[in-house]
Amino acid sequence: MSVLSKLNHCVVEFYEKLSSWEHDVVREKGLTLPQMHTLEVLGIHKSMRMKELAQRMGITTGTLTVLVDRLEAKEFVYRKPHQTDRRSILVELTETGQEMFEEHDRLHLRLIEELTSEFSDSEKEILLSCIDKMNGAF
Amino acid sequence: MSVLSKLNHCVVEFYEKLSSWEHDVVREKGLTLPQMHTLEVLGIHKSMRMKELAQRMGITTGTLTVLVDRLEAKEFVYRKPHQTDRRSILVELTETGQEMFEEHDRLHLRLIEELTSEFSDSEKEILLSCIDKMNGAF
DNA sequence: AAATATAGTTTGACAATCAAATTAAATTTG
DNA sequence: CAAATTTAATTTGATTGTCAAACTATATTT
Repeated sequence: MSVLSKLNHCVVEFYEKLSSWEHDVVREKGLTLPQMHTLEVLGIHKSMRMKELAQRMGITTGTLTVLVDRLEAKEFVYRKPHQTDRRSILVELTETGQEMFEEHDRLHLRLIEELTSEFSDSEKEILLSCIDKMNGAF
Repeated sequence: MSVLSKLNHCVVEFYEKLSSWEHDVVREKGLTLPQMHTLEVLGIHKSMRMKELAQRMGITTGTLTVLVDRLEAKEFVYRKPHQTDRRSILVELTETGQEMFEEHDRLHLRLIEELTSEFSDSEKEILLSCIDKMNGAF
């Protein structure tokens, strides 16, 4: 079996495990996976238009509308008008949303720390550069 | 910003992009994301008990029951009794399911090939060993 | 100015999801 | 061994996520 085949299946397995972990962590906070995912994207990329956010998350804007409705009801995000394009709407984290994101992000970081605890510094650097390059190539 | 923080966000971004890609690819085959995900897990790990499969996918067995019902209706998987434990049920890919999985897996492999096309052999090896170790540490 | 395109929302239908209740089989315990 | 407990899967009822298609309002193109 080639390195690439193995890599392929390892990636799938990693994705699977990450999903599972995320799922458990998120449930405890009373959020769903897509809701937390939205907070994560907004936390990392700051305010974003509905269209852009939907594309990034791989869902339709119709789906996102109700998702954001619910997050807005829970006061984790808010909509604000776009400066120059009145068709567009910007979504942003509220202060509560930002805190929720940061709390989750710390858990995430701790997970990554644990998973890479046996890695050498150079392994960590190479891993980072590989994933970064893959993100760029998508 | 530390290497680990960057790695953390890179992983989130990679996850996001992979989800998005998967989503688009899967829709074209008339399957949903969770359905294809089920096929993927079964394709890689072969037959599995409901309980085990649910845990691996991070969903409840209740959710999995209906998921498997739908996949069984589409003839991609089938249930068969467990040899020694009559409470348990094994889920397996049918021949059609296996073909669907393999077709999807080839696309997946091609994606990984593209994403790593600029990598040196040693980078690929290190990336593989890192992800493999992370999977083991989960 | 009219036609076309784009951003977001709404609608209707279906799928995914959970927690809790249920059923059936296995395991433990008195 | 028989009763109690645990475990595997399903069912049920309610909520959420999801899409495609229709719709509204604003921008852009012709």
